[in-house]
Amino acid sequence: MALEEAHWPEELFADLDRTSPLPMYSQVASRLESAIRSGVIPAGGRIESEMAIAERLQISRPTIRRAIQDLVDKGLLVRQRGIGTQVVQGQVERSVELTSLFEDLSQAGISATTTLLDHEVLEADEDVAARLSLPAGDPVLHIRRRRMADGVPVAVLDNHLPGEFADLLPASLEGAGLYQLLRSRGVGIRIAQQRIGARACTPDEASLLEMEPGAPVLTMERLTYDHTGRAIELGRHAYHPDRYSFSTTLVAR
Amino acid sequence: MALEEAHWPEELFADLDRTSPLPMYSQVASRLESAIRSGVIPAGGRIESEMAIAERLQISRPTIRRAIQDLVDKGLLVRQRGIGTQVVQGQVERSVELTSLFEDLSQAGISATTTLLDHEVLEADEDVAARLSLPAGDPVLHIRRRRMADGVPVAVLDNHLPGEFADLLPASLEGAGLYQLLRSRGVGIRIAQQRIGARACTPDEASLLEMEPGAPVLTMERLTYDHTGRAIELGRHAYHPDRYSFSTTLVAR
DNA sequence: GCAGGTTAATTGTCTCAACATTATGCCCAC
DNA sequence: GTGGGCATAATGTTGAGACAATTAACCTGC
Repeated sequence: MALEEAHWPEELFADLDRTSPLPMYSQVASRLESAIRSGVIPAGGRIESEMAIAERLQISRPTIRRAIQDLVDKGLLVRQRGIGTQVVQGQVERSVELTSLFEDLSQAGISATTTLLDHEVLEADEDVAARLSLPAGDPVLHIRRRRMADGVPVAVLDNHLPGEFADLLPASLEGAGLYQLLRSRGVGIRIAQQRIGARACTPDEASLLEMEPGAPVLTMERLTYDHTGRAIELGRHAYHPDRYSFSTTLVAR
Repeated sequence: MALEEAHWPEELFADLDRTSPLPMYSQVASRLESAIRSGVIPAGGRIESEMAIAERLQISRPTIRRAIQDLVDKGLLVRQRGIGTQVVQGQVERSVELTSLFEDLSQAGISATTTLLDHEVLEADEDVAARLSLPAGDPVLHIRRRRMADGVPVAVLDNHLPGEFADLLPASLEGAGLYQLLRSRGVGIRIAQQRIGARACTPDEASLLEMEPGAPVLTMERLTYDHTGRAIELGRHAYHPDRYSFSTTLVAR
């Protein structure tokens, strides 16, 4: 075998739990990811074959394949028919997932705080209505916030939500991330379509983000759908580009 | 059933071909996607159950599930245990896939042309070497290009590739996209890690992109891996933000 | 009219199995 | 020494099946 054979430590899969509510494929994927990120399974190396892992764990091959596929989707592994599965060279960053900025920052151990600048119920104009798949004139909640990270302004967030969310309280919006609040009322956040661009900041944004007027901001327009396929949020965000960027991993289909 | 029952035209799956080299799950996914994008399967509507589609097509349920999963991954469908599978409301854009800008533009029917500004073989500095997982000092090909779309400058592209690609000819690089050239020599492009940001353009970029000095550019740094997991390209791109943005779809895991 | 239990529909997970395709390495004949 | 054929290893595709979990609708008793 041209590449280094895997010698995996006994404890790599020691705590797999068939009685866990967490599916087995997810547990296996998680263990493999940890081993890759920690270097236990070296970058550039080949991992054991699907059959070998299935035999080692006494788990079916389709379940192992499902675990490996998750890591392929994350850009950590590549597979080749007839050869095997390899770990990508170098260190792979974690991609942006479907979370709010608040969650991103909290997960990165950064203290995130929010100032609510605007909170009003409006009649949706035609553009907002079209984006949210609502009739024009329907009520929507419009909020505008500034997000700080460790005391430094990072983003200005402008969001429209359908009228059913009009009862989101200002205090709630300052104390938690928007997606947390939505989840806590039973909304399953499933899909977000994003368009990422750049432009010069407005005078208002310059002031809020402590930038020179006309300086570049990174922008992101996002339309989010829930578990029933309904549009639940239209967001237009402006980020200070020295303090925020988007990481993504693309995997060829 | 609360939502509209599917009444699918006979011809939706008329030309599925069991003898095709294209896998059946891919054919089914493709037909469903076309039907969704054309409105034959309406936005917001529910699709037939997995079992119903499997019976209709005399194809196994795992194969149908694989097809549906592809559309879920594209952000077109959402599934709910106990309820069924729904089409997302509104029109879903196609996400950026793992292609070069040249391919993006060509696929959008835009005439893309390239001017090669720099083409040199260098010894990799420590940063480039680290990113490409090469020893410092190893030869790398450095190219810099300006990409025009329909006669208008869109991007300045700065790329480093490992020394084995040093024989890529200037004429080739102007006549075709980088990824086309790589594929034509057997490189399977599989994964790209991207970091998207913004900054002020440099004087040189201002000139090349016909912008005011200091105006915002959209930036993208990309590290691309091939089918063996090796790093094959480090790209640093600057885009005119009025002429280019990134669309992505995030799907909750 | 409402609440609780039951049933049905549907997706989610896992198992087992077979065959296809690709890639590589080995062996043998020339 | 080289080329072609064959075998092996590994992933890719498809099928069949069983059971679990979730959700909604329906029915019954109060």
